[in-house]
Amino acid sequence: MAPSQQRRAGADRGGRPALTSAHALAEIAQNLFLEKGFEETSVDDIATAAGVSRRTFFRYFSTKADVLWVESPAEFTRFREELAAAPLDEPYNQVLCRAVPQALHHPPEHRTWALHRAELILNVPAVQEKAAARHAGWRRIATEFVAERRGTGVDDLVAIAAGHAVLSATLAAHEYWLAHTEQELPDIMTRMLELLIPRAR
Amino acid sequence: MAPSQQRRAGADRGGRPALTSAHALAEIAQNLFLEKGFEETSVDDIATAAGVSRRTFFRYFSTKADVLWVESPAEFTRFREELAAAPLDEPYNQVLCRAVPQALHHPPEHRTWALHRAELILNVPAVQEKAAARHAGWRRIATEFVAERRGTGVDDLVAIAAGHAVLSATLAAHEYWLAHTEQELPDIMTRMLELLIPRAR
DNA sequence: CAGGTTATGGCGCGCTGTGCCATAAGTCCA
DNA sequence: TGGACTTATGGCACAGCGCGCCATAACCTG
Repeated sequence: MAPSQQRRAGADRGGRPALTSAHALAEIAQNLFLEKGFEETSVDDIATAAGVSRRTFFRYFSTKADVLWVESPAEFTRFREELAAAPLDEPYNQVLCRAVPQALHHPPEHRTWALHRAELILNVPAVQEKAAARHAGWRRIATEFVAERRGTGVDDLVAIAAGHAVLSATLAAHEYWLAHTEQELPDIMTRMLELLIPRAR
Repeated sequence: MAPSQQRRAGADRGGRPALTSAHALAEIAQNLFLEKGFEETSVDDIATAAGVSRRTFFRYFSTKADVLWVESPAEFTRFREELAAAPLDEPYNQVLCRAVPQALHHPPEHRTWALHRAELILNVPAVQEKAAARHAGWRRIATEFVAERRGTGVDDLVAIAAGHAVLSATLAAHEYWLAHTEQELPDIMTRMLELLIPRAR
């Protein structure tokens, strides 16, 4: 089983201590990606650099590219929380415009790191492919939120549209950001969301 | 080199005739996907069923999943043509709402086939991943069109937003379609585009 | 028949991701 | 101190993908 998962679940009642962690592996891997490129870096390279075996790497991440999304679970949780905490009389599109940048907020010292990550995700085809799973996650949360607000199922046309709009806004924001790095991502994100999310009605 | 490419380029001045074609391979492959599932079908299975070698398959398609997008080049061409032919005084968002369904139009006898394809693309993760390349194509065409109409570069915020809006509308339309197969895709597509593409201003 | 052209087949290779099982390194309890 | 239990790791084998390389088959033209 995945070592990190076990840690959280069971109340740490012993067992062999882990030699590494998901975040440690992710940091090492991303540095290698910057040096040699994503496809030129093999899982063996990462594992060796981290001092563990290839097999162990795949216990922390089920895919080489997954190291780029270590923060996703936390972001998803924040997103859900923001949506759940929003007042019921606030229009859902406004809630989304607020919640997304808040969920994606990172401390300023992670800025260059986030830029590199965005560059990989937007420009390297092999990485772009692996983003599909996270994209589905973002869509799903937004769609479910809008469906609940509108009292419909997740097969509602507006709810589906909203889910796709949220996702496309975050992607568009990152794309614009890479071409205008002097601006700040949260600002861009807000503008994109207001442009792309259809108004509640 | 890819056999089909050669056919179009050089004015057929001899050489060994091809044993198969991209469309023939695609049809055989998709039938196998329906029978056994995408991941349960190996490229060897497809090649064997088509009477060619595995190596030959990869000369027609660079990826197993690519057989699902044989029609993409034609759709892209139609999309570009529709956009180029639009009157200059017609608002760009209106042009897009018209051009996308026209580009994606298929004869009615392809309906069930298109449904199966959509199901694979939306529900099978491995297929979803490979869709990234086509997605980039759709976005690029739309973004370039809007940038030209607005007299900006492709780094313009509105142009980028439009590209992502077009793509998300087509994806949302297919998702909704799978849940409401009694409706017609072009109608859904138009509704989604009108909902998701920001108005020109 | 020679020479050019195009498609195919086969072989090998590196890499990804997975299942299986043995083993190391801790904790807890008798 | 020694056992039982728990958890992480390492190694190995394997199927599959996608690619590079080269030999060969099949068709054309002179």
